[in-house]
Amino acid sequence: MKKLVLLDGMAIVYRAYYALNGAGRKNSKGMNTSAVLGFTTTMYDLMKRLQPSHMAVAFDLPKPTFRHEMYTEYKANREPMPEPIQEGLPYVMRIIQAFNMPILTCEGYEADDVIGTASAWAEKQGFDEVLMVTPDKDFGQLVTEHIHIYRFGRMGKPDQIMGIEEVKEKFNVSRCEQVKDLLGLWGDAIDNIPGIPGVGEKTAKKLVDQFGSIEEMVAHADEIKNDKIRNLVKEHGQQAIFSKQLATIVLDAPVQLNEEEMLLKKPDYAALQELFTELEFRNLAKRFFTDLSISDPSEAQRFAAAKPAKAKAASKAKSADDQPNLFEQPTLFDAPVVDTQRASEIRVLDQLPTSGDVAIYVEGATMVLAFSADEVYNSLVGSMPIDRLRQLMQNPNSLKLCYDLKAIKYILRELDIELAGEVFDIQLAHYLIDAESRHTLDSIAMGVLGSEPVDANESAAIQWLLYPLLAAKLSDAGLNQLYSKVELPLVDVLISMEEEGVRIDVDALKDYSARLTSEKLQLEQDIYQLAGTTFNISSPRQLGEVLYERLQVTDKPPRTATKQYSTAEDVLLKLRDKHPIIDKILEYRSLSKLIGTYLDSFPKLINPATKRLHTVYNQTVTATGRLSSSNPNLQNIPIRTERGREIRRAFVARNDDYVLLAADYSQIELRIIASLAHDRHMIEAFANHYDIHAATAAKIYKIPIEEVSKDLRRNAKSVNFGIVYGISAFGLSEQLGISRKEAQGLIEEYFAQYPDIKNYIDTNIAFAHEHGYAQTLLGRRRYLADINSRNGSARNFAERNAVNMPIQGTSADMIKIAMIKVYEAFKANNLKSRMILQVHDELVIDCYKPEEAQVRAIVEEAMLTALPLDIPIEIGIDVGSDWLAAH
DNA sequence: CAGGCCCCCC
DNA sequence: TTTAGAGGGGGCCTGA
Repeated sequence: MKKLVLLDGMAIVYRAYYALNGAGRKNSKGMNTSAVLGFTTTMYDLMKRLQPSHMAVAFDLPKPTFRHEMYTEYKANREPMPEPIQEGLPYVMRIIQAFNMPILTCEGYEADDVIGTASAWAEKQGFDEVLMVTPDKDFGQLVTEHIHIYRFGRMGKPDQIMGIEEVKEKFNVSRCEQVKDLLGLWGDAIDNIPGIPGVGEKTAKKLVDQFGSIEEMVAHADEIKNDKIRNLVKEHGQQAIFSKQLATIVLDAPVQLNEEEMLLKKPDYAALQELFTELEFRNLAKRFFTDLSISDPSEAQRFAAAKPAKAKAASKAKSADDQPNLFEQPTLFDAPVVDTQRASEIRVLDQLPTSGDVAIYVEGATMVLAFSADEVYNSLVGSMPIDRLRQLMQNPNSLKLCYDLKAIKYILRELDIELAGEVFDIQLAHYLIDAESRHTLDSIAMGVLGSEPVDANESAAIQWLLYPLLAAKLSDAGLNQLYSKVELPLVDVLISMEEEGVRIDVDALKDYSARLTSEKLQLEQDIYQLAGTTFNISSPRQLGEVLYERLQVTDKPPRTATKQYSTAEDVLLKLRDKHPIIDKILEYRSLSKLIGTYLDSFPKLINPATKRLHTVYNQTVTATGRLSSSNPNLQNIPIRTERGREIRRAFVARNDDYVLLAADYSQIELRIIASLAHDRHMIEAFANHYDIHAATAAKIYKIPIEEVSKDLRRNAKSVNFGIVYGISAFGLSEQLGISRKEAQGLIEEYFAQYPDIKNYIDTNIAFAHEHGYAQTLLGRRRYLADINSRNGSARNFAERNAVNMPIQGTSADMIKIAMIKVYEAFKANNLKSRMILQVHDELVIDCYKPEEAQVRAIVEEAMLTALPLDIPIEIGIDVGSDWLAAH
């Protein structure tokens, strides 16, 4: 088996450098070794994972290539190579040489062409597999029918090998050459190089199907029927050909290729040892020299060739380790499967049992009741025998299984039926077991049982198969309390809040909308004037073209992850002084957001029957245990800017007999950290009611708290926030507009002053490494699949989650408990007041004025005693006729 | 109608 | 020759 792996050397060096440089890695001589370390590790991992028989690394030469002129026209302003990469390159070369691997270059050609040539050559030499390793997604560079592209995973996604079959499927083409035609047409072939503007994926596909290639298309452009497309092709056809040429890799570059040289040989151990020592790659050296299968690749080759089955099984087990396997029996074959024939047997409804454990499922207007995996009753909701159904549902001694309890309760409520007895909600249970996975019934069934229900009958019936497995898992994971004491009772609370809704002063909204809209129109005109053209300001793409092409506000257009021009706020803020249009655009954006998201949308969403605005609280969306709100989202009503804040004036109390009462936790997440970390200093600061950010600043900067300036307090506040989020020097530096080095200094001083916090963070990360998940005070879990990943950035991401989730999640647990307490107390005391909103650390109550004192006492008690922390909790309570006044 | 981008909140 | 780099959400717009 001959398997050739071709690496694009510079691409990997760059990727490695950017992936690792967050750590700001330096050796004792002050050399930034990120690029070399990342490259070496990548090469080592690839050899281990791909087990190639032959390998080579391609590099560009500094001399201009035949594409050079074409590039410079579009990419005139490339950034210079970062210094650490420049410094590291000689070491990269020495590492490759120490591996006895050929370095392929070709004067006048780029690394891609060398790889293309090598892969075409390898096919003729009878190689069984050729893999091109690339960090990006340039499918256009596929050169033959046989090459495979090895793509590095990003942000937690696994690496993948993409063969021509996947590419053909993705682009829906029969020959891989056509991919280049498509890319040439829609202009993605090489970043920045346009194709034919206005020709999208579908049009391009049609044209290529019709003509076979771009060249044919341009030659016969007159045959295109659609006027618009024909003119576009006539106008920009040459550009498309040009674009395709750029995307086309040379297959016959004059490069020296030698199979014998590419054969993996024993590395020069002495040279490697020396390099590792010099660069201070201690861990890598340890891994490398203790791992015989890789340090002696020829041995590894023999092993792989002799025992392919074993090697395959081993690698499979490894990848299964990476994903938490939450269920023991999710195999497609031995899981019980619903018997469709029997399950869909529909019993006569007047025989509907009036007692017994039952699974409830509602789809559209159809209600299905399953008394076991194969006894199903099915009817339109309206045709259900209501009395029998009521008797069944209200039986306190039977178990009710359901999927999405809140929805079921809404439906039963319409029928004036209460639900009694033990309730098990498949969706809620699954959310607690694995918050981040999908919680549709289909995907739960697929994950747990390995098969999906095909219709509503099976959806009801399958709950009987899911229930024992989910219940056992819930119990094993110690989640029973959280389920039965928090999530389940919360359902009624959310229903009540959703049903109550909130009163909106529609006239106020409309007036405000009219005012802002006229401001917006004026801005629109100003912007067109400044731009010298009209365009859709709300379209990031059009806006990007105006800013970066037409006005050229910067010579280095910022790009998004998908290589579009970025027009994000922080980006534009940095360009403010370049052109007066920028401020206008920011202003326009802000008005547009207020008008579109809030002012004009709320009146449309007001329920005509209740005349109130009803949000939907979702209990199974967030990874940390928080609620989310949608249709509309009432958890993101503006407050920070004066203009935005005005919107809160339109959230008003029920009538003159009511006020809005808002109660919010003060600094709850920091208090939770302080408590969970048992940090003496922070606990003391809270106990003494210090301004916590000022106190932090005083400690970091070692000055008396009275001398803390606004700036220093702001810095400390950002660090405190950073701690909650899982801090990084880069994030902090961006936040504060300081250098990464200064940010690093702040963080270090913080940890020096708060060693218990540092210790708490480390403990959380260590816990996640050991168990594969993070957990809150109450045991709510978040699985972190990448926590032990070899991919550094994915691992870092997981580690930050390991820090953040217990904090954010504990806070979420806490307010959920408080909500239940408030709800129960209101009910027990028969109050008219109602809880109507929750915004993560705040509860809003539509408070009947005569009950205000009682409500205050209830809310205070509920919020303060929800969870026992060894730190004083503080809340702020305010009342007002509207939400703004209640702050 | 999905995905990209952006911007509100905590 | 790269576009990430502090957590959790939702909504709007585009382009097909």
